[in-house]
Formats: sequence, structure tokens, C-alpha cells
Amino acid sequence: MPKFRNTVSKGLQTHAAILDAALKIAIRDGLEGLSIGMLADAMGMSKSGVFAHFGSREDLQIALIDEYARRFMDDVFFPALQKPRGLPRLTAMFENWLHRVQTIEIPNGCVFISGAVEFDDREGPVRDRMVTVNRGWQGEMRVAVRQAVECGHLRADCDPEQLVFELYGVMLALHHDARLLRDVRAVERARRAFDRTVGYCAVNAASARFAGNPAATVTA
Amino acid sequence: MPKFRNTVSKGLQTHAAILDAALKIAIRDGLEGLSIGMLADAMGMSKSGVFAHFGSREDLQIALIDEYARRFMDDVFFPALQKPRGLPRLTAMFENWLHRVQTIEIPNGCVFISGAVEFDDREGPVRDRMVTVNRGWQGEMRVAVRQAVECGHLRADCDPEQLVFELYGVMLALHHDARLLRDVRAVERARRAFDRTVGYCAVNAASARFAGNPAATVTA
DNA sequence: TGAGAAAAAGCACGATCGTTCGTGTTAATT
DNA sequence: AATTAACACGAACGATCGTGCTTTTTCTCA
Repeated sequence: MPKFRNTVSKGLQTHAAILDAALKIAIRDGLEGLSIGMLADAMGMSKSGVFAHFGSREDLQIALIDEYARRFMDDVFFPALQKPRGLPRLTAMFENWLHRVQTIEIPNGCVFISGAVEFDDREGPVRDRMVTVNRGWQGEMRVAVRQAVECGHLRADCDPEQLVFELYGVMLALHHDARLLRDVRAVERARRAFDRTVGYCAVNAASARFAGNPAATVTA
Repeated sequence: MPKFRNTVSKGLQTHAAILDAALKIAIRDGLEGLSIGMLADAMGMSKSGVFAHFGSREDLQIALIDEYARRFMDDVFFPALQKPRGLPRLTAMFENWLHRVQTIEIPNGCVFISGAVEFDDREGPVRDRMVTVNRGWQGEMRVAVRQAVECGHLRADCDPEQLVFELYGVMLALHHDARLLRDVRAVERARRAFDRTVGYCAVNAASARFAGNPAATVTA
């Protein structure tokens, strides 16, 4: 009569296994494209058996968002904290992100992006969670930019929100060109875009692999 | 016995009306979110009546992509052709785009973006059409950039594909932040991003409303 | 090992999906 | 005005959707 689970019970295991299988599907077909029927097939379980683990489809979607966000942060954000504050950490975040996009998201998809498009004009808790995790990640990036300013790596008048906006756009364009248009050069363009965008704000341009633009000698 | 329609027959009228109503739905719910049932309800028609106008759901989706692309180009691309070649035309294209995004796409949605996410890992004619119209628009932008180089407005070593990549990213970020995060400052950030991105390649920086970055004085 | 809870299956439900078919109604052409 | 093609409808198809119930199996701990 296990009223309190003091060990990793069978239920929690399958719960995690379902979440894992569901992520694979949701990453490809989106959160709305995922159905409990196909999830049950993928798990070799009955629909009701799968369903019982989540109170509703909505709760499953929310759980998926959380799980995806956790993995994303584990791959991209937390490892970057090893790097010293400022530009090194910001660059590491971008490189980790780029690596994850190349190895995982381009071949499979990205819940952040597909979810954003699916739920951007729909009300409800799923959308709210989507917004929350997105704000969380963008917030961490802004912090990294702000630290880079404090460290003297980026210019004092650098607007963190503007920079994060542009970096996020670079990643969105990368996803778009690499996945829809299947352009293999998208990754290299994203890297160049990062260098240019960050280099624009850099105090010492060379510190951000700034490619250099002689014509950018402007005093206006 | 109208074998050849020499006038605007009833069928063509409703065909256009259905397309119009379908576009409203597809813009909000995506091409996959659009169902013939809800479309019939919106039209006050029967499902089969609506369905008969398009051989299949796929054909309807393709027709929607074409119709959306036509309107997009009418709003954004063709009016810009009035402007002289080079930076003025390129800037006009961006401003027209921005205007359309503000007035239409942010409140309602964008088929290019939602469709790209929905069909980026699905094979078939719908995806193919999506790719085609997207390549078409990006191609026109590249042409505009190339002309700006030829006119001497942009530097000779400016890579059109790189610039278009970054500009597209700006628009994707704008959609993301404005629609998902409901950030009203996204539009102004997009404009700043355009100025910075294009200004980076500009021969005369001021000609692109370049905001100026003293630290960008780099000769590397 | 046996009591009892937890997990999974089984079954069914109302809805909606895209699609087909046959039949009537409307509109355009002779 | 008669004819004929175009148009729209209603019904129904098999599938699948998410979600409840009830029953059976499986696991857990005393």
C-alpha cells in the first residue's frame, strides 16, 4: 500500500518514459500536432493508460514545455555559467545554443518556436507557460548582456533588450532557413550575424570576433 | 451551357469569398488548424459545398499560400518598385513590410511564418509551395540588396544573402516578441535593428539612418 | 505471501476530421 | 423559354480526436 512513494516506482518511470516519447513527437509535429492516440502507439500502451498519467491533454502540453525548457537550459544556459562573466559567458551561451540547434533542433524541431507560433493568439495556461519559459530564457540572456556591460566588455549604452531581440532573431532565421529552406549555410550565417551584432556593441571589437567594417567609421 | 466562363460567374465569386474567409482563419489558426467544417460555418455553407470548390484540403492550402503571397507582395514588394533602385527601394520594402506587420500580421498572424513552422519537416506539395513563395520573396530582397551595392549605396563586399538572412531574422523576432510576448516595443526594436544591420553595410552610414557607433571604428 | 493500492487496459461516448455520393436548385447559354 | 451545365446541399462514410468510466493486471510493502 504505497501511499507515499519512497522509491522510483513504476508509475514515475513510465511517466518519464511517456514524457520522453511525447517530446519526440511534439518536437516534430508541434504541441498541437501531438495526439494521445499516436503517443499511445509510440509507447505500446493503450490510450487511457497514457492519458491517466496526465489529467488532461493541456496538462501534458504544459509538462512538455517544462521538460523541453529544462533540457534546453541544461544544454545551453547552465554550462555557460562555468565561463567567466561578460563576453565569454555570453559567447558561450550563443555557442551552446548554436550547437544544440545544429545537433538537435534542426534535425528534429524546436518546441519553443513551434509552440510560440501555435499559441501566440490562443489564450489559456499552455500559452501562459510558453510565455513564462520564453521570458525566462530571454531574461537570462539579458542578464548576461548586462554583465558584459558591467565588465566593460560591451559599451555602456548598449541596450540589453535590443541586443537580445536581435540575437533571438538570428536564431529564428537560422531555424527558418535551415529547416524550411534546408540551407546548409544558415549556421555559418548565424555565426557571422552574432559576431556582427555583438561586435557592434563591443568596446574592444576584436574581443567579439568582430569581422570589422571600415565603412562603419561613423561619428554621428 | 457555359463551357467557357466569359464573365464573373457565381462560382468564381464564392470561390473568392471562400478563399477570403479561409485566409482569415488560416492566418489565425495556421494552415493545419483550418478545417473545412469551420470554414463552412464561417461561410454559412455546407461542408461539401465548400469542399467542392477545391479538389482537396491540400489544394485549398496551396491556394491559400498563393493568395497570401499575392497580397503580401501587393502590400510590400510592388509599391517599393516605385522608389529608385538601391537603398531607397530596399528601405521602402522594409518599411512597407513593417507597416503590414503592424497593421495586419501582428493582430492576426502570418501564413508565411506559421506555415513555415508547420510544414518545415513535412513532405508534400504544400511544403513545396511554401518553399517556393519564400524563396521568391527572399530572392526579391536579395535583388534589392544587390542593386544597392551596384548603386554604390552599400559596400561592394556586402553579402546579399547574409543581409537578407539578418533582416528576415529581425522580422521573425518582431513577430515573436509582438505576438507571443505582446511586447509593444518590438516594432521600434525592429526598426533599430534594420538601421544597424543595413547601416553596417552602408558606404555612407547616414544614408541608412545609421544610429552611429563610435566604438565601431575598427580597421581589422 | 497476501492485502491493497497503483497502473494499465478495455470500452464507450460525443465530436470533428476530410471525403464521397446522389440529388436538387440555381444560373447561364442557346 | 428551353436546355444544360454549374453549384450547393444533406447524408453518410471510416477515422481519429480527447475524455470519461469500469475492470483487470501489476506492483509494493507489511
